[in-house]
Amino acid sequence: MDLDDRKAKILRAIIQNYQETGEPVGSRTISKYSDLNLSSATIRNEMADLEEMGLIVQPHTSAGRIPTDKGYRLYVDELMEAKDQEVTEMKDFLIQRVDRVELLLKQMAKLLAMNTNYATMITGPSYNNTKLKFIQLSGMGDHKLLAVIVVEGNIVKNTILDLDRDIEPQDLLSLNLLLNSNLNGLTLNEINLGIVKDLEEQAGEFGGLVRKILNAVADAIRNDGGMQIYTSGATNIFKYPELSDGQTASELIHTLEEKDQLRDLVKQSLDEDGKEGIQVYIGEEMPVQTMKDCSVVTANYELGGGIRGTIGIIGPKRMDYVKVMDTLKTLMAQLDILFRPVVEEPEDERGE
Amino acid sequence: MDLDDRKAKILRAIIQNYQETGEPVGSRTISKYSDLNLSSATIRNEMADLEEMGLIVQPHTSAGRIPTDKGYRLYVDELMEAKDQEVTEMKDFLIQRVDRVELLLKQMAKLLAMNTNYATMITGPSYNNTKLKFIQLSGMGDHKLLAVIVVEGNIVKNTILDLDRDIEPQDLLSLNLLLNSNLNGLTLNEINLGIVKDLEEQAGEFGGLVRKILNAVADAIRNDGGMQIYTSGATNIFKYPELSDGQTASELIHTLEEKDQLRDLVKQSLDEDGKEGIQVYIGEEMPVQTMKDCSVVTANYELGGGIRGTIGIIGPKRMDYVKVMDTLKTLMAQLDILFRPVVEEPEDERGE
DNA sequence: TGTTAGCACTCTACATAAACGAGTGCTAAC
DNA sequence: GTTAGCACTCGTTTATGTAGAGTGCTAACA
Repeated sequence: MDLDDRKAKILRAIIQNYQETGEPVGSRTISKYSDLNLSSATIRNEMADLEEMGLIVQPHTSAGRIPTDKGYRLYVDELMEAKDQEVTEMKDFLIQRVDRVELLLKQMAKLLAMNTNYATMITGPSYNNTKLKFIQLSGMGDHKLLAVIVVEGNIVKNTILDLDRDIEPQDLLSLNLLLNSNLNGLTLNEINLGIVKDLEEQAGEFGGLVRKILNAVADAIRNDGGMQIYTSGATNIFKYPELSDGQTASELIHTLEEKDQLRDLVKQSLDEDGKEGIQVYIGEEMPVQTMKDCSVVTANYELGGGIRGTIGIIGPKRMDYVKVMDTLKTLMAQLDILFRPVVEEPEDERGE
Repeated sequence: MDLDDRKAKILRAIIQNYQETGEPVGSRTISKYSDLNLSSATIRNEMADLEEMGLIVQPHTSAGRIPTDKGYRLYVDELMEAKDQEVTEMKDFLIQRVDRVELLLKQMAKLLAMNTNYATMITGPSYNNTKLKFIQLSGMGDHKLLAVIVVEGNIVKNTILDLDRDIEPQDLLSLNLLLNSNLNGLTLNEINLGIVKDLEEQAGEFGGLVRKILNAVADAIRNDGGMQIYTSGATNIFKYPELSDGQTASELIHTLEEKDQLRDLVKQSLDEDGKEGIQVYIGEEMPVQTMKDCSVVTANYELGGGIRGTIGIIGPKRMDYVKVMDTLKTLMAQLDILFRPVVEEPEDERGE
């Protein structure tokens, strides 16, 4: 059996209605509120077909129908139609260029959560493709060495190394010179084994130290070894009864709080990269078990200068995919406009 | 009517029993499980008195009694008895001295949440009383200046300043020297107007710049102007039915997520400073409306070198105050041991 | 005078049953 | 192919009854 135009319309009507009410939708409702001008009986026949095709189900015999994961999938892939809507003005927020990437991200997450009424997450940027601007080593006494690393976009990171002994100021000076003249302008990815080895040799007696420093630098830039994730609007899930019962809500919020599993999700999303950079996971498609009653829409953002990350919106399976995807697209576009003509003056971040 | 010994024992029994079960406790229960050897009828008479005194209430006519806020207050202030208990071993966690304060704090919050089964919060430290170790200025080109600030305890902060023009390397060098020779060893609080003015004069043509730098430094150290708060274990509240219904849970988690109101709470807690540095807020005593079904126990921690903050445990009003307060005390003591013998450079070694 | 046994009473929680209604599938007629 | 009609299903609501926990009060007891 194939999905003719009428069936598609009915499926779309069911999904949209269910989106608004959260209640199973019956044949009479569709008959009355759609522009198909068909009696409920006809709708019923079609619905039986749709059910046979696995696109909708009845929660129980005498109830209306709700979409299945497969139904949502079809809708997202082929049936969605852009509906006019007030493009939410985030510009005001973003325009006041926050000077810290971290803060900007948190604000974006919060803003999106308020705008959409869903939960949101956003990863801290990865700097793997960002160019090194300079490294500055300073002795701290006490056998400790402070390394401050500045990358493109004026992001500042720092790390402290424990050494066997203190280093003489003039040695420090030449080390600084050595590192900067060799690494300046390279991205983290480009600092490979070959270069490290090369530097080690040039450094002579400080070879081991150079290696140690570079490792620490790599660690620091890789954002403390683990991907940072910020979440916001977790409590929005209480707006959707199907997610509000103790068990589900607790698990869900725990997942959002712990963030470990979100990390897996983000990794997968980075691998797949859907159309227009937007990715949709529906229910059981989700790699995260505790979120199988949810859908997640993810997008990859770019702040210019190789600073990239992922942003995600988490809601019930009946989330308003059109609105969410539009909002994300708008946001991405605005980020692009704001950060594309990088006049080399944007964010800085202070390490801790 | 006054609270004689027997009434006190009964009240204590009621509170402890309610703590464990979460159910209103009846006269028969007390009669059987307490060491008073009284019949339920006698207990009933006493309970009627306790109710008249406003220490306990019946949720409804044919139910047992539960403590009121006033009852809890009396218990916390006078009736609590230390019960032997496994002092939870956090040492293992803490011993692996994380070198980033932020991470340490997050870990502590998480650990406490796991140990107590309540939600926790912890403020980032304030560095107002921490001594400056050194400041390092570096030109970044493009009219930008990077200031890296290191304070006692090897906390590193940094900030970027926008200037009218770039500064010559030798000027930078003398500025660095000027700042460090004058500010080294001072706390943020000690860097007052007088010193700033003094430095400004010494700096000659760079006077304005010095002022700008010092302001930025102060901002950076003050932790971005706002108190950082980390929370953990928010989902623990679902373990307590009285907090688990949609409305309450949602509000509570929202409060924990947003943190604004927690900030007020912390401020108040810093002002009051209860006995042994521990503060207890019960129900309606709470300055935060959304937490009026909860109790919060706060303590002020110190990591040595003037690094201070507040830690708090949020649970139902029937929380195990004894355990919570013990745990906090233990933690504080362990922090003390771990951070007290901070071996500073000799010159800094004047006890505070 | 303090304690206790006994009892009537209250109120919640739970179970059962009946009534309701939304929605269906099927059939027959258009 | 569409639709009206109808019997049927099943969850939701409402009413009713019952069991049990716990109380307050009274009267008897030590």
